[in-house]
Amino acid sequence: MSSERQIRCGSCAVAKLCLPVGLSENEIDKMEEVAQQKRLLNTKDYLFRAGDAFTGLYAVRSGSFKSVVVAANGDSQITSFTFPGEILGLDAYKGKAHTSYAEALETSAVCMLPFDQLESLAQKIPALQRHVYSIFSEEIQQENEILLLLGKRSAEMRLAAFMINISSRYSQRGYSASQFHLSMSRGDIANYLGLTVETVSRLLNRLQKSGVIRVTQRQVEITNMLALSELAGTHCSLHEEESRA
Amino acid sequence: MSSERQIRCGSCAVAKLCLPVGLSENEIDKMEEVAQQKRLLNTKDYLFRAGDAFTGLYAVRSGSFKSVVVAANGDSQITSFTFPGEILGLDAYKGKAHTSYAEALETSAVCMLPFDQLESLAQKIPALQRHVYSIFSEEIQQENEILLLLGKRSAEMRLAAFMINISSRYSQRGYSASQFHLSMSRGDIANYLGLTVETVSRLLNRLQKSGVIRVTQRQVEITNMLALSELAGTHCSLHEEESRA
DNA sequence: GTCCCCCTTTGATCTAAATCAAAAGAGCGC
DNA sequence: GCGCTCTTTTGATTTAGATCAAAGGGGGAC
Repeated sequence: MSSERQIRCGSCAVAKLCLPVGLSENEIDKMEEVAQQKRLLNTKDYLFRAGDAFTGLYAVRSGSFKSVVVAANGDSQITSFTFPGEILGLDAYKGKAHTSYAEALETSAVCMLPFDQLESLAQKIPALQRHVYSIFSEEIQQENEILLLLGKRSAEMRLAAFMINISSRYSQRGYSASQFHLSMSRGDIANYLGLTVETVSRLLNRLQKSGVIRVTQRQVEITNMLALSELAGTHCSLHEEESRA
Repeated sequence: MSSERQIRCGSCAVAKLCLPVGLSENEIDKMEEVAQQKRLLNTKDYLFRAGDAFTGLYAVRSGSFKSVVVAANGDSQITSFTFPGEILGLDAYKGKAHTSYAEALETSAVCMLPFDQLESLAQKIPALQRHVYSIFSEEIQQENEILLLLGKRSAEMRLAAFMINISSRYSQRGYSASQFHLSMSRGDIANYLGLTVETVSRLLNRLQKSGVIRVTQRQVEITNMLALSELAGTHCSLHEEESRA
């Protein structure tokens, strides 16, 4: 949990994902002041816990996180995984307290964005304002997708969709879309997808046997992307616009 | 789809839910200019469809809506129901196109809030700005709750939680928490909760037999709120803080 | 009023995924 | 290196809820 303030937004590898495009030098400088405070976390460290006061958003610089909501009776649901360049903590604005906790899945670094500062800066820079809206809106879109997954899809479709989702997020950041390392456990994947560990393990095995992926530990290789997206129901082979139930 | 512009925000029954508190007379006037355009819809009318250009948000004045995302293969998932005083269309900001469609469940009226106007007004009125953030944030919180429901709860728990959710939203608006009319069909409830119509019907019957609710058509009476919230797992009778899996 | 369509209920059967159980790896501290 | 613990896999069994099937309503159109 040491802090450092060396890295500058202008030279940050993930700035293109977490900063709006088209800011002037001057505006980036101001943003840097807001994002001054950094934080380093080890595996299993909490970035924040449910009930913590909301102070601002967090931009992930490296590593990854899981966000988890906990029910009154104790059972918990992972609502999202967050990778470098993505933003964390959006749920807490309303109510001024976090309703979920965020835990590092590996050694990770974040930039803290105090919301009052971000807010007043955004008030002056419309492009930044719009970017903040985009971040919120994207989060909602993503949750809508998972809702569809949990509500309507079989275990296999969920897992296939999950793999494709992770893959595309890695490739967005310039990494290989077909080979990557999962930072979350089978248990985390199962929880996120509304399944059990056993089902995830079996399904991973099945996908491997059918030649779609290759899994060694948490290392994944997608060997047949088309087949995988067909399994996920993402690849629209037939147009069925008329079915609107 | 006729439009009217008589009703003023200052005298609107749901203003306290959709407008930030503490706006000055002058500021309310300006907000009224933004919310000038009204729209009336009949049952099954679309407020917007997936793919429609994003033009702004909609504040529901009366009636209710369902928001639905449609997968590539045609199956669809209701992601939310929206009641008077609540805001619709938040998913579309990023990408500038709606990713879901919104359909009126009954005769309904909305205020259209053109986003460019809302945006520039919010740029001038910090309280409004914060309100917009709140709306986004609340939407994320709500989706997190449904995620928990779909990922971890039994059919009975889901239905109980749904009833309580609807009940509390009605009571927020000053209506009875124990007696209300459902504007959505059993099919809609089933879809929303990731169940089938048959299961919803059977469960409704079971809850009635056990004396928790009384259902006649779409008219619902909650006769034992405590029992219902216990079924939903909302009522925390035991503290089980330690179970963190 | 009558017809028709959709919504809802009820019953029988099936199945995907959960649960229960236990072995086999991996990673970490010492 | 060794032991311990947590993660992952594999197998057998169970079950909640889906699916299939069919019979009642209700409410709007005419």
